[in-house]
Amino acid sequence: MDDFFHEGEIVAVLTAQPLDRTLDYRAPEGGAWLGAYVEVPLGPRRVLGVVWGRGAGDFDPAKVRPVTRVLDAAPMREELRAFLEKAGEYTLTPMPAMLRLATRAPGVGDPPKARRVYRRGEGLPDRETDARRRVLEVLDEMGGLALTQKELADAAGVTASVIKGLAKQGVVREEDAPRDTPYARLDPDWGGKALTGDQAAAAESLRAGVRDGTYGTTLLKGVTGSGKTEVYLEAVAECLRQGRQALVLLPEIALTSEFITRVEARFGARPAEWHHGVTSTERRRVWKMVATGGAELVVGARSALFLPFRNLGLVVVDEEHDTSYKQEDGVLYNARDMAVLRASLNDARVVLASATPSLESWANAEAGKYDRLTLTSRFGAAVMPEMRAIDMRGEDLPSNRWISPSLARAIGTRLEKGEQALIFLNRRGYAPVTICRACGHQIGCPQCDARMVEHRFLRRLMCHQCGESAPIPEACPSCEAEGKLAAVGPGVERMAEEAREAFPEARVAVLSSDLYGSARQLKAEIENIAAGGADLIIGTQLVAKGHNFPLLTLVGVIDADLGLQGSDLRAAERTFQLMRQVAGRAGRAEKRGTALMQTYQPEHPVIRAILSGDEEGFWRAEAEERRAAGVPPYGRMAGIILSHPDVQEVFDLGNALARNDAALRRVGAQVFGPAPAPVARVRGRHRVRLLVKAPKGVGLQRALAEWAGQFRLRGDMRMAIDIDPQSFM
DNA sequence: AGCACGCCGACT
DNA sequence: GTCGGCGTGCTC
Repeated sequence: MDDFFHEGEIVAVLTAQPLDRTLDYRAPEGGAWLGAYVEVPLGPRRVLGVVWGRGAGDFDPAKVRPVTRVLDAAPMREELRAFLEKAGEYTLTPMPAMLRLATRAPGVGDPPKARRVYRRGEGLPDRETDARRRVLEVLDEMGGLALTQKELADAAGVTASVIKGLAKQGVVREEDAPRDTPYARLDPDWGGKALTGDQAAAAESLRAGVRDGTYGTTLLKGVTGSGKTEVYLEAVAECLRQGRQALVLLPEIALTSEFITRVEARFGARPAEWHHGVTSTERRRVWKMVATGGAELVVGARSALFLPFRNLGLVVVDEEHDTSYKQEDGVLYNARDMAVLRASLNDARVVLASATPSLESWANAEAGKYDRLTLTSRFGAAVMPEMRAIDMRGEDLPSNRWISPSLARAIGTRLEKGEQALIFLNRRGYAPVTICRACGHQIGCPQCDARMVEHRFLRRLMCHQCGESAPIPEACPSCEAEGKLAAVGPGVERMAEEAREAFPEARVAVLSSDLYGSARQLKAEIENIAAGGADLIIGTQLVAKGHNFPLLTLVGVIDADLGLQGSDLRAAERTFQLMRQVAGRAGRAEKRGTALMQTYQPEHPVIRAILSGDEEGFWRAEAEERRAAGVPPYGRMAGIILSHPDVQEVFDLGNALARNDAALRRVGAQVFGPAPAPVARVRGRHRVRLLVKAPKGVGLQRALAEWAGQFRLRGDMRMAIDIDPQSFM
């Protein structure tokens, strides 16, 4: 038995402090298991750690301090420790940062205790006041869920006395709830829907994989409305029958509540939920219940991958192509790849679901590494929309207008018939550029180098990179000419203005993430629109993310060329996915939909592939280009971002790194740069980027570590290494 | 990450 | 003389 340490034995403890190695401690009274969560003294502080193995014993034995206490939590299993180490090795992330990902629940070691909670009771208060109404509104929105006094008071913006008053009358019920209780059991046979032919076949194939009890990844491809969710929920059901846990990752918090409703309909109870929007008490409960088996299914964001599952049997990555699976700050990992890694260490299955898979997953399926299941038929009589390009070179359009006459006619026809139309533009705000007509000056962000975007709705200029905002100035900040500032280019708010002018009778709704204060408000607006609360919808990327609008029969894409420009290698892929997703909005119900794309380059291969619906053709052509260029998935890439308040300092270090590249050349890798990073300045820090390109199959991480380790980072210099960067700009 | 140590510039 | 700036190094 190598995994128990008796009192006084020297153990290695990994802490979440950035120490880059474990520290030796003495096992406490009662001993400690390998993987035990412990509290250890570190200098004057006490910190959380995990027993990582036998101590190295190379530290002065007189100075070795004992573990303060072993926390009341199941020890971290071998599988999770291995996952953290491998994921850390792959992403070149120090172990403490990896451990932090796995301990992101507050009070992990605290003993369970009861808490007082409040929920909606009977009747109405004797006197209606604003404060009382808000309390009841909050409770009604929670749908029967209980809140603590503080949560309720904060959410309603009232003091505790208002709640106490309502409790006295019984309008609000006060009860003691035990902490960290198991989640309700899910019944795999509760509400299964009848599946169509290819859905049933795909579901059976996934079920067989789960029953097999070995690792395997399946790419589940299906157009919007083809029933992907129903199919992979059958895999979840089989996983539950096997007594194992399942995890469903979603790219957006906004999608979770709709998804949870579907889970409830399928399994008769709500699953555990994990994302930044979940209260800390609930996160603690999820963390503990996942570890003890009191949670069978977790629905959540990418960080749920680091939960201490007791017996993980299935991971579903929904909308696997979504770029938000790639974490872009802190620990840089891609949740899709990490899901595959964790599953492989657990003899678990992975389902990657998407209507428009990433090229990486497509290539893995082509290479036979992943199984592939394709769903073709749609529900009911609906068919794929008719897709056409509007050649903007032939349209008569004033320079400050964006809806072409052809598109306007098509919209008009739909509106007359009482159907919904959607105008898609992937630019938030009113106008992307504010320019001075007197001197040509463009208003930039004072904090970083991005341009300020006008938000007329808020009457402010905002920076979409760093969030800086300022009132719209009267005079040009450069030449001081007054009244000469002009909004240039289209944003959704401006599209809404143009649409209201063109269709004064139509009810126009704007769907943009920054117009709503909370995910709940946004969800309410989406539901309202889906139910017919608007005739004409103006939307950003948000609409491409899986929301369902049954009355919608026309999608107009304002600028289908947007994503095709620039030096971003993934631009073509993203444009393709986006167009297919947006087009998938049109005509989900019985009526055949139409998607119209305004483009100045209708002969571009990407536009043509989208219009012809030849997906395989698109992927093959795109794969060929990537193979020829030696870039992912046919080569390896890494980005290195250096940042410092002083421009000269960053470029000096960048140049020094570029010159001293022997470690990289040894493995056949090349360095490009340094160049200003895509966002060249963030909150007063100048950022410089180097790119490393390497052949597939070489020890890139080891070479990168050796290369980057040559220089000690002095002062305020920071370096981040991004393996498999999303954008190579 | 914190926190102490320590080595140089302007003060009561 | 000494207060305090933050660069450097340590934490078992």
